[in-house]
Parts: sequence; structure tokens; C-alpha cells
Amino acid sequence: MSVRTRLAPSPTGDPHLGSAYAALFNRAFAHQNGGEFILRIEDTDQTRNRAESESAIFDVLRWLGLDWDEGPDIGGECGPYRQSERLAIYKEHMEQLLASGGAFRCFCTKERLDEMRRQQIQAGKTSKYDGKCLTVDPAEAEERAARGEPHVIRLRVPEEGECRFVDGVRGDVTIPWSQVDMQVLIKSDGFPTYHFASTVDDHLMGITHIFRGEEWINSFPKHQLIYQNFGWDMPKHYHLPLLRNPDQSKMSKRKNATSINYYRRCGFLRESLLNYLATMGWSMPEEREKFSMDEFYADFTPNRLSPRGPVFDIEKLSWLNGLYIRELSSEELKARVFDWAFGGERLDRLVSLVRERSERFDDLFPKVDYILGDRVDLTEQDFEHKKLELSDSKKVLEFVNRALGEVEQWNRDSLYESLNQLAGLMNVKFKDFLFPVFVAISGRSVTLPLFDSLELLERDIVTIRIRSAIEALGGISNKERKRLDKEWRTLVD
RNA sequence: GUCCCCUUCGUCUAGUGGCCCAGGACACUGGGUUUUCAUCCCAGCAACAGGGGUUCGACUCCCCUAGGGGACGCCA
Repeated sequence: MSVRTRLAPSPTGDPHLGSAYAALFNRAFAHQNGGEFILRIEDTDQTRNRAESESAIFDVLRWLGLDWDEGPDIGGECGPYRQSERLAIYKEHMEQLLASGGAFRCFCTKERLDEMRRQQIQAGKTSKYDGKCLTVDPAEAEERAARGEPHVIRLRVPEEGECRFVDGVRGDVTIPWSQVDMQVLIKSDGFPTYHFASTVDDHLMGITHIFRGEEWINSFPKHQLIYQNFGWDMPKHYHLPLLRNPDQSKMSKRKNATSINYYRRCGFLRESLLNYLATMGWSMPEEREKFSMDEFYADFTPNRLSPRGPVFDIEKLSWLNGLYIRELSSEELKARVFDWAFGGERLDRLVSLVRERSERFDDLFPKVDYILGDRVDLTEQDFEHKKLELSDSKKVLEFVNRALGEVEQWNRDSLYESLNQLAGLMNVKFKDFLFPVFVAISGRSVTLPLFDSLELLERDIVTIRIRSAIEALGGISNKERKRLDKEWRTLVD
């Protein structure tokens, strides 16, 4: 049997570094064993899917060179590779599971569940479904379901004993069944949850090994139960450590740049990003720190995976990146810098923006400095303004970041629309409103047109620059954040 | 709170019972090369969380404590 691995991201936002991290090990393991690496899109949450996200995932994984052997865009023998297109498959399997008693219909209301959880936590117990609907007679449940009564389908979990399993990274792990929730497998909208869909798909797609984040380790018993109910062999699991922020917490948007595209737009090379990621929680036999993907694929072994969560250190990544830059031939470096700065439509866009504002060639370049390079560090003085207090500017920036987070199509016009609307809601004259944004983005108040700049800079760089500007203005305390949250809600409702 | 996982320099890590009064790398500090800067070279700083066992011998094995992280959703 051939080794098959997969990456199963959900298209709910900017492709995360953690996805690249998992992809790296999955792909390496499959390919060094002559197997296949599969990309599957986990789009079972109808409320969170974002249209642009799927293509962003394709784009960024291809940029990294982590391409796949089967996937939604290229097909394969186990398609379709988008879960929203596999609903009939899940339905059929669920009928089987229901018939065997491995799952049951649950008609409990959200209110009852909320109250139940509240009480459990208060009583110091693990919060989980209490099994009320387990007592509903299956025939009656079928009847109620047939009449269209809203309900979900849950996994039946043993009440006693423990689930033992082997994690390829940590060894034996034991979790008492009493801690495992009767997970919802089919939601009331008829869509499966991750737990059900991905287990069924992993089996049907012949997945043999799974490298995934440690955050899944507690879900393992549920998945195991599903495999057992169907009588399927289970893939071997390796739970990778979670990438961390400098304060050791799970790497998050709030404290770090987590989007792959951010690193790409900052001008990191794919070679160094991948190389660096491969040294997180894994090491080369001779402790070599700089190595190519070919070398990695040759030497990778799960034995050298460590369970300890590594802090993602952008300083060390930068050092590595410098090594790679110096190693490139002049020709190659030239081509890659050019592509990074001016690839696609970027050169045309920049030229058209700059020509109207220039009289000599030598004032062309200073105008685009903040687009092609990082902007200068900011201080409070940079935000002195005759109409806006520093605290006003800070609030504007915070709200701008929130508004921008909701913009789906990252282009000049929708960005304009979003911020223009926000200025109206905040009752600040647009020109004044824009001032702190100009400064945050470019480091000065007079620049190329703002919305073109935002578009060219792309989402991740913009978000980070605004955040760092907020820091320059003293940052936001927890108390302040609470107040702003409230104000934001009244604003957008 | 409950359960699970983790614990070597600030950070990434080597180390699978004696080779370790713990090695490498980033960062930092000092020095050298260089018209400046960077690169490069050399040197320095700096860690086995604590306590019990097991053993002739523990960074390595076991237990406890402490600390950190994760999970506890009709999100993945």
C-alpha cells in the first residue's frame, strides 16, 4: 500500500504558517516514501467560508513549492476534494453509523446545552453533552427527524474506560472516555462537522499517515471511535508541536504575523521560510541548520520530531534568509527581486501612480519607498494633528483594522468604500480620519493615493503596520479594548 | 475548573545511562579584516525547573511538585 498524506485546510482566512508547517512534513513523508500528498479543502462551515481563501491557499502553497498530487483544482482518483461536494458520501456513511448505533439524533436546544455546560463548569466537571437524547427511542427519533424536527447527530461515546493510542511523536497517550464529548457529527444544517467529514475522507482517500497540530490530540478518541465503528484501519498519527508566540502561547494573529503571505510580501525567500520551518520541532541528524528541501526530503524521519512547542523567531529566520540571498547568483537575485517588487501588474500600477507626481527621475523612488520597503519607525509626534487627539487617532486605527478585517475583496474600491463608511459611522471628516492611516502605512502624511497603496501592500502588511502604529501610540490596554469592543458593536449594528 | 501534552542557554536545538563540571546556531558583548556599513573570522556571555527514587553511575529511566501550553463549540 502506498503512503498517502494530506493537508486539510479550511478556507476561512489567510493561509496560516501552521498550514505550511504541517504541509511540509506531510509532503516530505509521502514523497520520500514514493507516495502521494493530497490537498483537501475542509469547507463544511457554511458561515465561515471565504470566497477568496481557497485560491489564496493554492497560491501560497504553490509559491512555497508545496504542491500536491491530488486536489480540488487538479482532481485525482478520490475526488471530489472539496468537502462541500461530498455531502452525499457523508449522508450515506451516517446512515450506516446510525443503524449500527454508533451515532444518535439529538434534539436538544441551544439554550438547554448552554445551561448544561454552565452548570457543569460551575460544578468543576468537564463540560460535555449529558446524553439526554440517548434515551430517545431510535424509531421515534427517525420519525421526528422525518417530520422535519431540527436536530443534530452525535457520536456515541463509551462512558467508562479509557482510550489508549500511540502518537508518533509522543508515544503512548491515554485519555479517559469520561472526558470525551459526544461530538456533533452532523449539524442541523445537514453539513458534517470536521470530525466526521475528515475521518470519512481520510479513509476513503486512503490516507495512511497524518501529521497534524497538537491541538487535535484531544479529538483523537472521537476519530478513533468513528474508524472502529466502520471497522476501518486507522492512519498513523503524528501530532506536531504548536508554533508559539514569543510568550509561548499558541502562535496567533494578535501577537504575531501568522499569515504566510506576510512573510512572502516582506521579501523572505521560500527556501529560507521552508528551511526555517523544518527546524521547528525537528532537527537534521548532524544538526545542520541550513539545508535544501531535497536534503530535507532525503533525511526527514519522524523519529527526530520533538513534542516541544517552538517559539517562532523572526530574527533567526531573517539570518537564514540573508544566507540564502547571498548564495543566489546575481542573475537569479535580480530576477527574484524584480518579480517580488514588480511582478504581475505591480510595475504598471506603480509607474502610473508615480508619473503624475514626478518631475525628475530622482523623485520617483522616494515616493514608493514605503511600498517597496518597510516604513520608518513611528513615534507619537508623527501623529500630531490639529483636529485629532492622539487617542482619536489610536481609535481610528484600531477601528480601521477591524473594518479592514471584514473586507473580502482586497482592492482599491472596496477598501475605499469600507473606510469611507467607517468614517461616516464614527462621524469624523474623511480627510481627518485618513490622516493617521496615512502615517501608519507610509510613515508620513503625504504619499501616493492611500487606497492604491493599501491594495499594493496587501492585507497582511497593512494590518501589521497599523498594529505597530497603534503600539507607537501607546498600545491598547485590556480595559481600553473592552471599551472599544463595546463602542465598535454599537457602531456596526 | 476538568482532562491531555510539554519542561537543556533569552530563542531554535544536539544529547536515547558513563564520551557532558553539557555541544552547535540565532541574539547579545568584545576583538580582527574592511574607506563606512554589511559580510566574513576569532573570542566571550549563557541552560539540564525543583525534590525524591532506580543505578556503580543520571540531562538521559520512574514518581511527585512547580511552571508552561493545548482541548473542553452545530469552528476547524
